[in-house]
Amino acid sequence: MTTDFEQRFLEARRAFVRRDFEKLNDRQQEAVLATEGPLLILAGAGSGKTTVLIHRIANLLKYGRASDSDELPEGADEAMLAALKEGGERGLAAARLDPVEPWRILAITFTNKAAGELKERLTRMLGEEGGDVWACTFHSACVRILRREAERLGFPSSFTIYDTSDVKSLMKHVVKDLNLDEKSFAPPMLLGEISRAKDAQIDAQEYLRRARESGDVRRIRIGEVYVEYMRRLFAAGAMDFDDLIAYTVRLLQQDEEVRRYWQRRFRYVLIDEYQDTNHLQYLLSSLLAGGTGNICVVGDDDQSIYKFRGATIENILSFETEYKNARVIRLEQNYRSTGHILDAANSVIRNNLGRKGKELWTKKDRGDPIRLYVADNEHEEAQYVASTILAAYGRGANWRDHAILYRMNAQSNQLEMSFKRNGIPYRIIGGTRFFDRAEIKDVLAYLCVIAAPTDDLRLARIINNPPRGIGARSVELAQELAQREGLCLMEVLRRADAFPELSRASLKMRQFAALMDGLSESAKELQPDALLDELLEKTGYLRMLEEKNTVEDTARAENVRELKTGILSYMKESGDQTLEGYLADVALYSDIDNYDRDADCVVMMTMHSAKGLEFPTVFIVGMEETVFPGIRSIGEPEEMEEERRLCYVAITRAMRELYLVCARQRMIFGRTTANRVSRFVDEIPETCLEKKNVPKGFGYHDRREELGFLSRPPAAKPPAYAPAPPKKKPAPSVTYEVGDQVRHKAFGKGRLVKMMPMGGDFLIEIDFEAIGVKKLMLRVAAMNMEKL
DNA sequence: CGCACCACAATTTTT
DNA sequence: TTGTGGTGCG
Repeated sequence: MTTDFEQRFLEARRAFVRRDFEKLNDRQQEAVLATEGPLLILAGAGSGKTTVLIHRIANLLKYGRASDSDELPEGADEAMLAALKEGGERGLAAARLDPVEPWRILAITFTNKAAGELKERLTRMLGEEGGDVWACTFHSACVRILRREAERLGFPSSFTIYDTSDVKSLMKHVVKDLNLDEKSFAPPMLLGEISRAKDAQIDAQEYLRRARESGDVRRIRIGEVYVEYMRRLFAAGAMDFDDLIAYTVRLLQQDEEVRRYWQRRFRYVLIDEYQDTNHLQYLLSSLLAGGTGNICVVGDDDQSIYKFRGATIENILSFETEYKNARVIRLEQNYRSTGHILDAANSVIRNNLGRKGKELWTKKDRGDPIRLYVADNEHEEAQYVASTILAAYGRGANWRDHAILYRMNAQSNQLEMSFKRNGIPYRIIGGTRFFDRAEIKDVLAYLCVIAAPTDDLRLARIINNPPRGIGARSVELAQELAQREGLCLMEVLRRADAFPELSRASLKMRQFAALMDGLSESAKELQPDALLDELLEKTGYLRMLEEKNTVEDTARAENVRELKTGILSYMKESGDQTLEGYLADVALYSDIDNYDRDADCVVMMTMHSAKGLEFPTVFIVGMEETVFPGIRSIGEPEEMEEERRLCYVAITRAMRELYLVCARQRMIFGRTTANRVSRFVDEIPETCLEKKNVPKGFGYHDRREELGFLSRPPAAKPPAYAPAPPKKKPAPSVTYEVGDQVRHKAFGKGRLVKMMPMGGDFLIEIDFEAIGVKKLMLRVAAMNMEKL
């Protein structure tokens, strides 16, 4: 029974803590103050989710469980209560209840970038203490745990991590060595199957056992591949991305001691983007939080767009059944977008069935209507976007305030060309990632082999790169010998003359082994960055790039130099000067981090990559059936819901202006097609839309298919409009020559200083008063400027 | 062994 | 249309 004093004390304490978080809205405060037990925060787009996460951690560090506990501190008396009411230092001392050591808080995000930002904001807000919070990704958390525990699994604590392409090439070898046909046992399919098995916690032996039981020959073969794949990873002391989590989960489940250690270690576990977790990650979270049961997950079921890579929305939908005493808090006030944009987002997502149900609202005005533009084709679509941005820039907007979102990376091409012609600075996010580039993989492979000469997979990658006369046949032979003798590949190379089979290549092999051994020696003396220089020099890798002297190779050499910058900044930031440390880190790194917010550029990316970002003006291009929603999702209700969530994500990136753009016809993969406007456009209320250049009757009016009314494919459906007649680009009606004074819509006044014929058009250079010389294509420039 | 040519396929992406 | 991977020839 609580006494009157207790009541007053608790009330005063809550008020005291709450004072620190006054700037937050009521829901947000609630989420910050509910520290104990399982908590699900359903955070709509733009609802200040990260802010809540940060403040929640701040609350834990400063006040412990004071805001959410009925427990009084030892020796609580009227004097303490008075101090609480008074505030100040003594009040703080009276309020805090078990403040948490920072390293007892585990905050998990999905990307390194998000983890980095979280860390940065924590340090900024809380000083050094904030930096000691474990803010990391699922994978890096597992690596940290496994570095300590790997030996229990028979792995060296210095295990290496194989990334997607390592794993792909390993799988190719396995398929080949098991004499399977690569067509019917395609490596990507096998890897997918293994990944799913790992997610379901079925290990290789178990998989094979079940396959044999079923008698399904194909499944037995796959089981054998799985076993062999795992055997080779283990032999190489390597784990793939799934293994990092699967092994950690297994250890926590099966090893009492390990489990007890880590469950004691973490008092509070927070998981961001919970809608993107898979089953294994769910298990990991609940195991780690299993000590105290203090698990807080933040997510938005409407923003779940990664089902294709194993995320299961179930984790969020069934949180309340998994955790019986769970509290649920909805954050629905949006601080990002105007009313029209939110109306559109709400109306679109409302068409989905499998959701918790949320409605975003804002105190902001309705703002500008959403603009719908129908272009003739993809060129005109790109030109419309470019002209609109030029006009905005002319009115004083920044380039960086504009983002263009598309469904597939392939769509960026036309936009890119159009931007080049118009002289608009742009940046493309995504596409081939830095660490996926061949030259970067090569150089990293060298570093891996220098650090761990037993790494056969990477050794095979570089053994004849640059070409040094050790052909594929010889490598294969050496690999067979290694397998037979139970040696690693490098050992065979070192002793190449002991194997007469290698006759012809043996000298080259010994030379190469000596080269690598020499570099391994240097690695003991040199810092990683200096080692990189030595490696590039001694292996002739840089020379190879320089000699070719093509545009691509110059870019490659540039990338290699960029890698050195990366190594230096790793050494500086982590304080770690070891090669091994860098390599371990780099395996988990991607280059989304390279998104430089300072550069003033228009940003182009897929809708997927845009998640978590916001821009004053957003263009969503390719708003057509078969493009968005993509052809593969049409007729598949589940897939369609995912596309719709993607649409919701895309719309809610916009703060003030949103443009939806589509083309009456478009060339995709070399074929011209005419598509109806996206059904998602139809789901937006007319009152939010301002239509431009939209022909009468142009629209998607047929939802029967999606609703499951069509069991048979419909008879050839007529396009909703006739294809536009091909128009020739208008030649500029005004003629220009060097020396002309012009006024450009975006760049202002300038003088034409150079004209060069190029592909039926002219590349012109204009010296603008405001920004100096700029290169443009005449035809497009002519549309945006006048002669003075 | 290295290079050139042809067939083929082709969302979305992080770790 | 573009890029990649496999095959065949010099």
